[in-house]
Amino acid sequence: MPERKPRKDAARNREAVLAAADALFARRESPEDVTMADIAAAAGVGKGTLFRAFDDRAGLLLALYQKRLEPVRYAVEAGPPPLGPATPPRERVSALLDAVLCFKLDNRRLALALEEGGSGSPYRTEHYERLQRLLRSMLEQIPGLTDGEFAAHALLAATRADLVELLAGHEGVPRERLRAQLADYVARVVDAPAPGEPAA
Amino acid sequence: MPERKPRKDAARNREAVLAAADALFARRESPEDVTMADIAAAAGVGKGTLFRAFDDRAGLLLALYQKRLEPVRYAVEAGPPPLGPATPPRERVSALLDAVLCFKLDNRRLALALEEGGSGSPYRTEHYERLQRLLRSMLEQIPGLTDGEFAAHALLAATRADLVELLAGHEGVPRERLRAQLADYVARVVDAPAPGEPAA
DNA sequence: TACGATACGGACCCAGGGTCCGCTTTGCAA
DNA sequence: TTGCAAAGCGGACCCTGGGTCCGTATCGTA
Repeated sequence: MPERKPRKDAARNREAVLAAADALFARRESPEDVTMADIAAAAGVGKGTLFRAFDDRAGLLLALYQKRLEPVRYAVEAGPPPLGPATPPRERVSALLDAVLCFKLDNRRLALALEEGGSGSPYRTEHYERLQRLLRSMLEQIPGLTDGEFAAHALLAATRADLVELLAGHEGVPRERLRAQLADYVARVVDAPAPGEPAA
Repeated sequence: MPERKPRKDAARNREAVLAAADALFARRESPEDVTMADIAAAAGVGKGTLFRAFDDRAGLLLALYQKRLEPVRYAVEAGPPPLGPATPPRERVSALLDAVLCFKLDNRRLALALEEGGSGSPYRTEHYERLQRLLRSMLEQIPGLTDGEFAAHALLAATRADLVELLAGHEGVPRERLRAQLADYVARVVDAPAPGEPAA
């Protein structure tokens, strides 16, 4: 095992930083005015500590995101229907996208911070790739859907953090309405006839 | 008229900056390593000049983008079918999204720079709002499509610059294939039956 | 040609991410 | 218990890059 267990003060500080960052992102308007120094100060820790634990800003954001995501991920990988693996593809696609949307609604600032500030593209990240692959494999089990690869990307794009922020935040669309809109949209994509044979 | 005509050296410099920036964004791998100082140097101009002409980085990016967009915009607002206003809604939706995709393919780095680095959300920009409104109004003329507002956002999200960059750039999907994928996807959304009445 | 208005340019400023290194804490072992 | 590496700490420090300032040069009009 190449991993050695960290010293307990290190572990405690790591948690403190995570908690402080979480609180700050929830409190402040825009993620970009939460500075690394702020987080360090709020956690009662030096900047060095913070960078040693998470490498860089993107690393911290990612760690926070993954921590928040853990329960959802578990529900998807091993939970009961409609999110869990025992669900038929059609319903699971809807449930999955709804879960993603809800997650972003519940973690707006954080998701925003990660998708803008994260090192380069939000697409080159472990959890996006996993999610996209899962969605893709489910789409490909639905008869009549030709290109699961692209469709998975496109559907996920409809839940991008900044779009959610625009609709839920700036335009004040209520949560349930947004969920209904996404559900309708997903239904259109998933239940559509094969392209090349328009309904008309 | 509140606008006074600029001095001719100012106009010349403005063009030089635009050209230099354009070249730099096309040449360099990532937009974030094109610095303002680089642009100024490449244009043979001082930094002050550059900021006087465009206010800030976002302003320069926006000016460049709009300049590139001008012909497309014209084709949409006053050109012949299938992009122009005389086109029936169903075809025009496809044509519009294809045009957006092609534009982003032809201006990858620039679009990327604008969508990431632009002042805050890429959604709070004049041209996005115009585009989204137009798409929305066309979608609402298509029978059976309930929520044009959300669908317009969601469809445009499928052409986000970083997604295009991932697929066309990093994964090497050829241009025509990507266009076909998007066309299929759009067809699914637009030609789908009303939600609540699945095709099965 | 003279002179006000406009523009130039690069030295300068500053915030914020990331590093460094002398000091402290931890925890194993004698 | 105490000794002593190794691991961790923290905040002064560095550097990049966006944005500003102001003395100087240019424009264009009378």
